[in-house]
Amino acid sequence: MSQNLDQQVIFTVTLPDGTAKPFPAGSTGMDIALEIGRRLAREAVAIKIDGRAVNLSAPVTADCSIEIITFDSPEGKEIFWHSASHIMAHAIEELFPGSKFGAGPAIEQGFYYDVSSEHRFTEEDLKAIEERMLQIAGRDIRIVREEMPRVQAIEYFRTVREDPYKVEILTDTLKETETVSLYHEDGFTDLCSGPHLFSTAALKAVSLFNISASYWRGDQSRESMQRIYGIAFPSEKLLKAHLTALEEAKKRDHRKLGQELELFMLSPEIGSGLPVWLPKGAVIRQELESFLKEEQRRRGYHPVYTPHIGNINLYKRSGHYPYYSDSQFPPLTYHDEEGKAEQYLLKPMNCPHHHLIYSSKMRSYRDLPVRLAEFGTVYRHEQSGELNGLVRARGFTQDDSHIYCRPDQLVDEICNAIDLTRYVFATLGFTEVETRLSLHDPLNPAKYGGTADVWEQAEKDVKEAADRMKIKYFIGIGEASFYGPKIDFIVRDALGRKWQLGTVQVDYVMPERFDLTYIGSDGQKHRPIVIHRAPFGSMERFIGVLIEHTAGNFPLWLAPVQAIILPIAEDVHNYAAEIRDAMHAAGIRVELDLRNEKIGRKIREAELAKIPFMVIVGQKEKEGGTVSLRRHRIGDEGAFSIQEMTEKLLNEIATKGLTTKPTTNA
RNA sequence: GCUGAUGUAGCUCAGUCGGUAGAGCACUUCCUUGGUAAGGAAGAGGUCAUCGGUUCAAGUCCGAUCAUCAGCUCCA
Repeated sequence: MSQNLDQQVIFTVTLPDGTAKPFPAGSTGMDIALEIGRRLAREAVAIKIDGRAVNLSAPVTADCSIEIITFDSPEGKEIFWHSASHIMAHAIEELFPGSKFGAGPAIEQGFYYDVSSEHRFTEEDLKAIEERMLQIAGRDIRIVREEMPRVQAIEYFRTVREDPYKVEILTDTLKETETVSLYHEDGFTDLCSGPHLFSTAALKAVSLFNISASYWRGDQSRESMQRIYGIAFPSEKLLKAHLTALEEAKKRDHRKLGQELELFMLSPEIGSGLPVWLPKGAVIRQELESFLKEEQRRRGYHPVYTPHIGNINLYKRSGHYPYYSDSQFPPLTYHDEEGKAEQYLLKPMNCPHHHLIYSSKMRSYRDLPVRLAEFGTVYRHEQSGELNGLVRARGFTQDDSHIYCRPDQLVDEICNAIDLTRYVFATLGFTEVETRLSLHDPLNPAKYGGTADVWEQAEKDVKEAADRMKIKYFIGIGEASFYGPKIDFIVRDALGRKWQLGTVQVDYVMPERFDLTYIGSDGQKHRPIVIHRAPFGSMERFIGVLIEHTAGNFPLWLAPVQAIILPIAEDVHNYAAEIRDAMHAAGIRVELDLRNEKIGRKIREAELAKIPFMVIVGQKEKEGGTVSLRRHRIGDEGAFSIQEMTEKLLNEIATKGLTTKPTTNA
């Protein structure tokens, strides 16, 4: 314990459980952790003093409440991984002298560091870097914080470290900061606000798993750097667990399951990013569409259909054209006999078509809201590197709707759209949905249409609706659409990557551009407001994420094959066919396995195909007029009469497997 | 689009130093008629992504193109 014999000032340190302990002035986080327990000191990553995370080497300077941060907490992981990124840079510098370092933060699953080097890093290099990192950890180097005036730090990085990137950060990003902090670990020093680990020794296991390109400061016009990704743990065991979890996640990948379960396919002969639905996948999509169509009918939507192409002028009028020009398929140009050219665009969005439907006739204030809905297929030429199975495609179908309403109806209508979206998510079992309030970026006005007033109003409306619906949201600046703010519903895939699914958007801009009107009670023309909304977002992406969410074990109502009849031997084939006919007649998607195989094999294959119910019949069942029912992943459920079994399945289909109906305001 | 990796039978993958193509599963036929996660045998199946180059000789080496994967940038 650090002591100052001259003046034994004692501070009271309060622990998270409420106990207060005296510590002499100058005691560090490490001293306190050691006092509480050896094990805690060993696992400690940093210390929180009065809510602020600092280094374990920081001394206590007043009465305070503290909390020891360990790797178990999200904060602890962040600090741990951030330190690991420094150790990686340290290792790279030792192995590849002359490397310069850009940014090296902790991320959700590990860390990365952007490195500029003459050397092209390979996977073999990663192994060498991993080894060197563990070696540096073995050296048990104290990680020391040093504060210095910014000007001095600039000089330091210019002359001692010769790192232009850190100099740029210091002269640019940190120009308002007077004093900055440096972290030293032996020969290596980085500019960093910290906090960091007490010593490199805490790092016990590391895995570097990826190298990719990134631009310095994410700016395509700046130099390209090599970004090295890794993850590190305070024990080998934790790393193993992490790698196992990754393996498991890969098994859920919708592209893998989509192929194994014959749901969809992609073919270069059709075109990249253009998924094709196979019969089994089409069943899922159709069931979901029916489900939403039914719900929309109940909520006063009107279905419409619009063509897959439209005159280019339509999109110029809507204002979509310039904003989407990067991601459009080139226009189709048609020359008539006089050589006059007309240009058509593959529909990149449905909105303009719906707006024309709205304005096809006079609308009274009494008619509003008008809700036009369509499963509209759109085409966007996304960058090749962006394509990803069903979740990022070039042709996809939005469950689109445009709601035209009066200002006094707007917030109610947003709420209704939110409610529908939530209902859809709850029914499909998505409980962990993040909601983002996507607002415009005032610093980048070129990205948006409409006036400042209109944006202020629209963002106020969206917030009001979100608050009224008691949504827990986070704010995404710059995430708005060009025509308005939106509420986005985001779900993660098996690998933890985020995908935006449902969306509700407010739009004051399109009504102006399309001169949309309704006649108010005063007999005058008024401007309606448009809500764009899509609960699924796109059928492709939604089903892609659903495949990963369920690992291909779809609820009965969505299962492409709901039951398979497995006769034990040929003498019951007729009986099995009778059951198949009865189930067919009841509307159950059933198959019959008449192959000359043993029952064990038939069951195995049905299990692998993730078919929810196996209906097993042999002599015993034929005599009793029963079936033996086996449930996927669960096992034998016993004997049922044919009627009982059919009703059991029909009931589960009707309730969508939910014991309680999701709540809704509608 | 950028950086890197990958592309061999329907699927999953071997293929050494450059010497002319291999397994398992699936498929077809035959045997087997069985009780809750793989019965047996035989057969068929390939322009080694495509195009070009080096070489006596290319699945293997080189280049380009296409596609896929990871990440970056961008979006439902």
